[in-house]
Amino acid sequence: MPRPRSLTPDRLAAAALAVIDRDGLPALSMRTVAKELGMSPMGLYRYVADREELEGLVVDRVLNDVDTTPPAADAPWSDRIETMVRRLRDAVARHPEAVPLTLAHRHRAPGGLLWSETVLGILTEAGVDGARRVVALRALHGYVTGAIQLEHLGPLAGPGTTAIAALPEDRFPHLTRTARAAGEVDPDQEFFGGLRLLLRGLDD
Amino acid sequence: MPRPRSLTPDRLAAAALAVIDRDGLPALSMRTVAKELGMSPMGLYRYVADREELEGLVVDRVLNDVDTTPPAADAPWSDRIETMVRRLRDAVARHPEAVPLTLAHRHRAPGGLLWSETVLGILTEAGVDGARRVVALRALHGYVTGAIQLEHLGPLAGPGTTAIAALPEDRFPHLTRTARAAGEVDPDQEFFGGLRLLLRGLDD
DNA sequence: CTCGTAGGCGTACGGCGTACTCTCAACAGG
DNA sequence: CCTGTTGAGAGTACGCCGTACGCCTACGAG
Repeated sequence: MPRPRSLTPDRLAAAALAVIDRDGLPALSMRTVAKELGMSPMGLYRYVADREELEGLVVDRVLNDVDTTPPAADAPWSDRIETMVRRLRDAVARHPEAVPLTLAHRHRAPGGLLWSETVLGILTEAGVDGARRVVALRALHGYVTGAIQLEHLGPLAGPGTTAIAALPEDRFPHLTRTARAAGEVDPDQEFFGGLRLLLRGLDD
Repeated sequence: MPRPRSLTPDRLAAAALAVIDRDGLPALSMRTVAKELGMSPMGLYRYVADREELEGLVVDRVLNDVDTTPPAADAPWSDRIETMVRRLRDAVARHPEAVPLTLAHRHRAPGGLLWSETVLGILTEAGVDGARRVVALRALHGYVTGAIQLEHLGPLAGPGTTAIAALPEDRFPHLTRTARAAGEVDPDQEFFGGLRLLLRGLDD
């Protein structure tokens, strides 16, 4: 009966994400998002309880971009899991500045649950179940979470490598050598190479 | 020649860590650390350039607690790597509130480099080198980083699980079933089970 | 004893999240 | 068409935060 709402949670999330993508994560604040929407800072509290909830909406929006339809069932199960992982990684990479948020709120975003559901379906078809399935899902989650984070925080193959290569060679003989070799490995090889290790371990 | 310094960086880090352990990460601020040390807030800036650097000191202190001497060489290489991972996990777990910091600053802490050096030594003895060694180190790093984070953010086996088990069963058939099975898996099994998958994949 | 130097303190500023109060737009009932 | 109600939205204010800046003072070299 009174004045209708002028915003959807999704528009709110979109505005916050726009701020993050444009000005970086530190620029995200209730005030900047309000400005982005042309409203007063306090107006946001009509839609979210606090900043934490706003962040949750942002993460949800990022993860909802992940295609969670099961990949074609004729491919080997490990390829299908790789496809799922690639979709997640690509979606996250579309908003690199939001990476820390994505990981911190991952467990509360429905989009993340859908992804897990699909992955579990593939694992089940591969004959993994019971405690092994629990461990497998967690391992995948852990690897993907950590590896994506590492990529966006400073890849081993990348500028951080040159810093490492400059370390005293006598105290870090392996590390300096490995850092030099890392220059030849591109991020995709690194990421999916590691994933393949995990999948191979799963395939007894 | 003038007045000597009254603080070491390590004492500073210890004070910050004390605040974190006692009152939680959100309580960490330049002001609370200064109070912990009985000095004025601005006094800290004699020792660190900014808050970021203080956080770096804290992480360094946490990671310096990790024993990085190579484990007895007569054990299988995968057991030796497991030992290294366990040491790191234990050290981080000693300061659970600092986990988000630890991961954010991991790449700048000398302690972390020593750990990598030892792990690389083990990998080398196992016959892993070149690009494979790069991928292996990164995969381990990724898994350990992600899995520790997941543990401290809300384990699949744990209270988050009951929330997942309450999801609509028709939309998340595998997830709800797996969540129920997760209750039987303790965190150590989960963590090291996943690590074993990775190590098995490495052992061609 | 003197003096230059650097340690530490206090003040102050701009920005943050958010509690609280007030105004007024938009519809339902007459 | 008018009017009363109700919630959307604005404004103000408070107590935090990180930190720039300037002052005072304890110290050790000469």
